[in-house]
Amino acid sequence: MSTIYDVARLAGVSPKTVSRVLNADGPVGEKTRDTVERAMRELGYVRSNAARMMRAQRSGIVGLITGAISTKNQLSTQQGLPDLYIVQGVQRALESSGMTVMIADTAGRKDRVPHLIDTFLSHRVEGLIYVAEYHQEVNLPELPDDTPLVLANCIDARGTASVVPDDRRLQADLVRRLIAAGHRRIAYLSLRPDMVAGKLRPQGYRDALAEAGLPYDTALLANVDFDQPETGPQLLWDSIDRMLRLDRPPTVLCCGNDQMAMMVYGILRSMGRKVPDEIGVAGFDNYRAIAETLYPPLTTVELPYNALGVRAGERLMQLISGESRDDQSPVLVAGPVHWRASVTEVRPENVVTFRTLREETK
Amino acid sequence: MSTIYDVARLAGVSPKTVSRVLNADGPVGEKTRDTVERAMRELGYVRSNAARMMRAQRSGIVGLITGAISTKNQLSTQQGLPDLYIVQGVQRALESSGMTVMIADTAGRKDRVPHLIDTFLSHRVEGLIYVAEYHQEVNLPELPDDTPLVLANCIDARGTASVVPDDRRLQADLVRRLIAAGHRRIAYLSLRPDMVAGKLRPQGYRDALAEAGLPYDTALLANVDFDQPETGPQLLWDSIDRMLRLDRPPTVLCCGNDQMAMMVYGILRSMGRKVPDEIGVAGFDNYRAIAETLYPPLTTVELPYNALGVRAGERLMQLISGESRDDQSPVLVAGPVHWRASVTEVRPENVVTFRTLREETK
DNA sequence: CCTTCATATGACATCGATGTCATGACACCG
DNA sequence: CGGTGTCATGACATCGATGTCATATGAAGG
Repeated sequence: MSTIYDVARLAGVSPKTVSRVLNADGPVGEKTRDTVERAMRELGYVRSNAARMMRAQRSGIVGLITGAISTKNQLSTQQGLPDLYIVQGVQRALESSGMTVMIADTAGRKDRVPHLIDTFLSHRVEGLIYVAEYHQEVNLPELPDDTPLVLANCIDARGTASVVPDDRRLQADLVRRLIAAGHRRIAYLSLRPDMVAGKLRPQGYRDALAEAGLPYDTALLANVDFDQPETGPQLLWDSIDRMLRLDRPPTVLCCGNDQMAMMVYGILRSMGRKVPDEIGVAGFDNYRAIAETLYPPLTTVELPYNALGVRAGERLMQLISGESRDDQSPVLVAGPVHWRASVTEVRPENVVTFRTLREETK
Repeated sequence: MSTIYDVARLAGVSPKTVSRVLNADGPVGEKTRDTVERAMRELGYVRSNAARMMRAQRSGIVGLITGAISTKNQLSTQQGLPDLYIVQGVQRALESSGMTVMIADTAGRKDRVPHLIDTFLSHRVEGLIYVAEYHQEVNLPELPDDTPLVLANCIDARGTASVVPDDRRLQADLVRRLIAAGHRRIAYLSLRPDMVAGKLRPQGYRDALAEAGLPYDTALLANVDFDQPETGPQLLWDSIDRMLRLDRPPTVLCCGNDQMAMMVYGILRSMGRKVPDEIGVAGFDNYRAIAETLYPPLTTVELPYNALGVRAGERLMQLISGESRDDQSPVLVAGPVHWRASVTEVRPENVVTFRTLREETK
């Protein structure tokens, strides 16, 4: 591969002049510039980043560590592919800053992280982003250098800069929308509470109920570790069965995520219950392969992982340029509710009618 | 960040000696080695790749171009996420060769590819892999240099080295298995025939029928562009409806992919047909989020994108090391059939019974 | 016409790691 | 004891781009 020396020789100028043409540095005569540019094209010259970066002491590279790529089993997981979309967002945010993103994969083994960090440091990355596959607390090894670090989809105890989803608010927004649609008996089937999302989302559910002055009825609650191969579906079945037998059964089942909602569809069908006429179902994630393809399409709330990545990228650029190193609080990201046919829109007047009916039949 | 000069000064030796310690090059006295190693630890020294690579004229970097990250809409697409798993495989294959993979994203715009290639060349990548999001023919700009290139999940007209899924064989394997389970009337709902997979898979279906001496009945065939928002589901419904009204209706519906199968579940339910007792459903992809969560779980065939990526990585390493530049034919990759509850295992004796029944009721 | 200054260009050093060659200190052999 | 070889180490050049400083050329101003 040719160098500026080759170009200089061919153009009959000094290497420095070629450099000036490349960087629009100092002044270059018009004719000279032409000659040089022609020579570069002829040789198919491409500037060597290594040499450039050695001189400039700036790599223009940002390192990104993730399990996005290798954590997954073949074609899927429980959660959708959050980290993937985060990575996409990061790329988008950084590409506009002229940075090259180097992605490394933990291959599902957290113990490889230090090694990956070393590789990145050897490439003299200007910043690092760690992307977690689901909302969680992590504990990364301290960075030896003062290399800026941003955590995406996770936080740590040291107060490292981070960007995380606003699970609580998202769930509250969805439940608010259900309430606005006239629903008053809303059940909540939550994920394992040992996950951050499994804790925050139920809180959001509760927030929305409280706001609307609705009672918080524990009979409408269930914790379901639904993706356990055997016990999961059974547990889900039992929970739903229990709720439907209630004196005042729920009119909507709010699920911990879209995949759980898909399983709930199957269960309700087996029970002979029609969605949404007899009971509504709502998800969480807007996992489109599921939400849009299910029949009827699923009402859910979107956690914009993409935007989360963009924010993380922007935050890193701030740190690199030395701005606002002070603000320690995590950036929270929320997203829109997608209203689809899996939940009926109950008009307030209808609600009254139902109530009246209920009173009458008593 | 410290350099070997810093380390050398601290250890009281020459930079070259430090280099020797780093690379286990020439002989180094035991005491000297200790001193140097202590100094490196103390300074938190990390070798600069830029300087190293400039001298060595070897970057140790492989470039990977994909739409894996940005092509996707939020959380999903039709096909699952093939390219993602391919990328994972590539990483796995190359990491064992000590290469760093630099991933760049087309952000869904093919016109950005030349720019990305330039960026990679400026990093002096030793090889390039292009990963397509679905099995297709592509036309990349010619690489100026003699940089090795491997196409993954796609081929081009120039005969560039490539690794692609063996769609035809995979579909044949699945249909063979259905036949082995006793099914004789197998319908095929195919994807758009303008996609490579939409052509090869039906061929595989036909291969398997021919092998078993079963008739190729066009009444059991339909092309369905199922993911068209409006017409798609309707078309699918009509096709299934038509087949079920046949004199001798199919006992299994073989779908172009798992997502189509999910939609077929919904349609069959609406038609009041029970899966798998009244009719079986088979998919393609083993898109686990769907195949395992559907009720009943979906019989499908796995296209091991992961392995495909590994093969692509290995192929590239061959090219880089100069081996077997000759073999032009694409590498084909196949995978296992996953037999699940969506198709009944019809014993040969039962088949006879059915036939008899049919004869009797006539 | 000479000074002054902007313009256009080049010589040279530099970034950090490492290949090449040289040198000094021993050890072993005849 | 001199010669030959091995071991341990360092001096120096080099990779390619670019920052610093110097120089040459011509134009404008007095």
